[in-house]
Amino acid sequence: MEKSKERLERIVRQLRARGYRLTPQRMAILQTVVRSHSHPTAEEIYQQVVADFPMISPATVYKTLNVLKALDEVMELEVGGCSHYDGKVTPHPHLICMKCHTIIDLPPEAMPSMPEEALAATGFLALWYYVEIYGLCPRCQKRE
Amino acid sequence: MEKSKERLERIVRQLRARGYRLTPQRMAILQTVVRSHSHPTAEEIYQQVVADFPMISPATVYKTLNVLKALDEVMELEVGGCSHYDGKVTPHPHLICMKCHTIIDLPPEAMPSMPEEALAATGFLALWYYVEIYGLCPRCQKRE
DNA sequence: ATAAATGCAAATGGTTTGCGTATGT
DNA sequence: ACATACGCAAACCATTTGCATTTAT
Repeated sequence: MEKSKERLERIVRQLRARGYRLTPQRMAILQTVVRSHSHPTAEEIYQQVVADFPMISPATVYKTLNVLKALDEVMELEVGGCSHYDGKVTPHPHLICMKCHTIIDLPPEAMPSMPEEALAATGFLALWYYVEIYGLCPRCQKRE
Repeated sequence: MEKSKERLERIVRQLRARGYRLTPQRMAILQTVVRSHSHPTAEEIYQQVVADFPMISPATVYKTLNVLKALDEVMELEVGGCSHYDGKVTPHPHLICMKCHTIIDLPPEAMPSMPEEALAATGFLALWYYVEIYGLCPRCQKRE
């Protein structure tokens, strides 16, 4: 697996290559997304960044996340009416708890293969592949 | 495949069994969702229903869709920031065009099997399984 | 008869946008 | 120097909610 330092450097290179500027705000957001393992929402990312960067605004977080999405450097997951961001960009299945909305990653090896034949028959060009399993996380099963 | 008349009767039985009332508005919405093959949004369902039922309100459409969701009689798909509804409830893969937002169904047989081993290791209880393939539909590929 | 559903309009809440100012290159 | 990014506040827009009225049972 790519180390988070390398991920960061790759993203920074991407930004530079496409003419985006490297502001302190962007660096702070980048680091938060890449280091997090908890699929934070924009709001949660903002809260984390604002702690040691008090003048940042939510709008900047949203704008930066949209840039990262456009560069395919973060994956967006719409869960429970709001977007969560995953810094890991290699396709892997997600387990989503219907009660507490926790998102758990399965490893990329657990990704089922695409239904190639059925897909080919449609003429559709596949670019991204999402596998999402909804249910109850272990903690919420106990609390039933 | 279950015929749409049977689907409707099943949903009606479900509603009755759980003490929901059968209003004309609900019947109209039910029929629209069950008969549609185009994964309409709430707004689109409203437009279709309002045509021959002018006094219906959007709020009623939203409320009814939430009832149907709770009964697991429709499937909700969040695409492009708003919910689309699928009357076909047997799990099947979706092809979602990133350009025109069209949703295409693959048949249930094309559904890849769940990653059971990896799943078992987590203790997560799987209840729903979504497979979504993002890319470009044939029409939008030509328009590039 | 009565609890539930409707329709309206207002509220919600995540996200986007416009714009004047600040800043990376 | 100059285009890009920032921060703020207002705008957006799908969806939800409160409430007075209607209606299925």
